[in-house]
This record gives sequence, C-alpha cells and structure tokens, in this order.
Amino acid sequence: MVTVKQARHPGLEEMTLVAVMGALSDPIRVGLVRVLADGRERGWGELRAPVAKSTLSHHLRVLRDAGLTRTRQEGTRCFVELRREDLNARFPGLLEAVLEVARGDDVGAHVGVTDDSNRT
Amino acid sequence: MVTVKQARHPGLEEMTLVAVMGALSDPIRVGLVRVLADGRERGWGELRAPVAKSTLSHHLRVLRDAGLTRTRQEGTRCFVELRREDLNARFPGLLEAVLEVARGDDVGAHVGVTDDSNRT
DNA sequence: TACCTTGTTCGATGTTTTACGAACAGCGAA
DNA sequence: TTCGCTGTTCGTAAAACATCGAACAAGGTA
Repeated sequence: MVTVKQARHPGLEEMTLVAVMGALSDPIRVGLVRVLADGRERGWGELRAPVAKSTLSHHLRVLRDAGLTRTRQEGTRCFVELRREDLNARFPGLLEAVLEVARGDDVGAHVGVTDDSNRT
Repeated sequence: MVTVKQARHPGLEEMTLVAVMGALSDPIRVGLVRVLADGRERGWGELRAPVAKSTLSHHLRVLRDAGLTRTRQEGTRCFVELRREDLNARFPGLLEAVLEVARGDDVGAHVGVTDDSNRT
C-alpha cells in the first residue's frame, strides 16, 4: 500500500555531519556520489554497481536519508541526483573536498553508469 | 608482553578516504578531533568523554588507524595530537570543512579536556 | 620489592550495517 | 484484465561496531 513512501528528503537543518560522514564511509556510496557529481540526474537503471538490486536500493536510501541525493519518481522509474547546492550550503567545501580525493584515489571505481545515454 | 605495540601510524599513502570518513562518523570521535584541533598535543588523561576508558581507548585507536591522530608514549602516559599537516596534504580541504561544520553544529559537545592545564 | 598509575587488550553483549533472494506494489503495455 | 518491468520491503544471515568491566603490562613510586 504505502510501499513507495514517497521518500522523505531531509531539509538542510535535518542533515547532520555524522550521517553524511557515515554515508560516505562506504566505497559503493562514494562511487554513486561520484557518478552523480556531473550534476546530471540519473535513472536507477543507468546505475551499475557490483551488488544486488536490493542492496543498491539500500545504499541509495542511505544517501537519500543523509541528504546527499534527491530521488524523484516518474511513473515506474526513479531518478536520482546529487543535492549539490544544498550540500554546499549546509557543509561548505565538504563535498568538493571529498570528490577531489575520491577522484584522485578512484574510490568506488566499480560503480558506473550504462553508456546507454538515452537521456538529457 | 607486546601490549603497547608502539601504535603504527599509517603513512600518507596508506590513508584512505573511506577510513577517514568512517572514523568521523561517530560524534565522540568528531569531538576528540575538535578538541585536538587547536594544534596542541593532549595527554590521554586530559581528555574527557562520556564513555568507559576502554571505549575511549578504542576510539583513539580508530582515529589513529585512520591516520587522523598521532600518539606518542612517554613513560607511562600517552599524548595525542592531530596530524593536521598530513591530513591537509592527503585530503586537501577536508579537515577544515569538517571542523567548520562540527564547530557550527557543536558535534561531539560532551567531549572536552580537563581545565587542569598543567601543560603548555 | 611491593604497590600504584596508566592505558591497552580481552572477552562478552547488544546494536547497526551490509548483503542476498524472495515477495510485493505500482505503473504501463498487450 | 493479465503480463511484464521497476524498485522497495521483508526475512535472514554474516560481519562490523560501540560499549562495558575485568585482566593485564609497563613504568614510576614508596
């Protein structure tokens, strides 16, 4: 019934440093953030990660609950995007610093997107 | 015998983003980092945190293993300090961004030092 | 030497996290 | 309506984590 509980996204004030750090303490999630770092909204199906879909769903929820991403549902499919402006407002400099290191170390390398670019 | 295994500190190359983020995903550890953020070396006994000493020891080890702090042993007591330069070299901007937010949100507020300033 | 102080290590425990496959629910298409 | 596709939720299991008290080890002190 209330299966898709219309995903609640935390407001700026609800985001906590500890939750964000926790969300970014997993390589898969860092990989997802990196994929979304180009600012483009991505379809769930575009995302590739070496885990079962239920696990991927879990990771996306952790990111969303921490306030890192925004999920939009359109009919049957979901789209995810990085809440870059919100993050920069709430945690100035943090996201950029993390992305910079993640890029340099190639953290979350096995996370990617299908080259099936049918959007944007 | 080898109780105090002379604490190994990871070199710059051994530090990982994920480990650092994990280390900073606990309010007590963030509080410890805040306390050390003034650059002063602190004695173990100076640190106050609302946990048992064995737990505090554990948290200090997590921080040390992630490369955030350096521990020095002098006779019977230990001294801890933040590896600020190393962190800035390895993760540019990250520590400052975290400290800034932690200060603003007062993360790890119940962690402090005894005003027993008998050092420096 | 016998004791005390200091911090680590050792279990033990309860909680949280990660992971999977299966079942389910919503939506669109046949 | 009946399928099929998509993503969430559930049940479960394994691993990691936070926490404590007790035991221990190393160094200083009496």
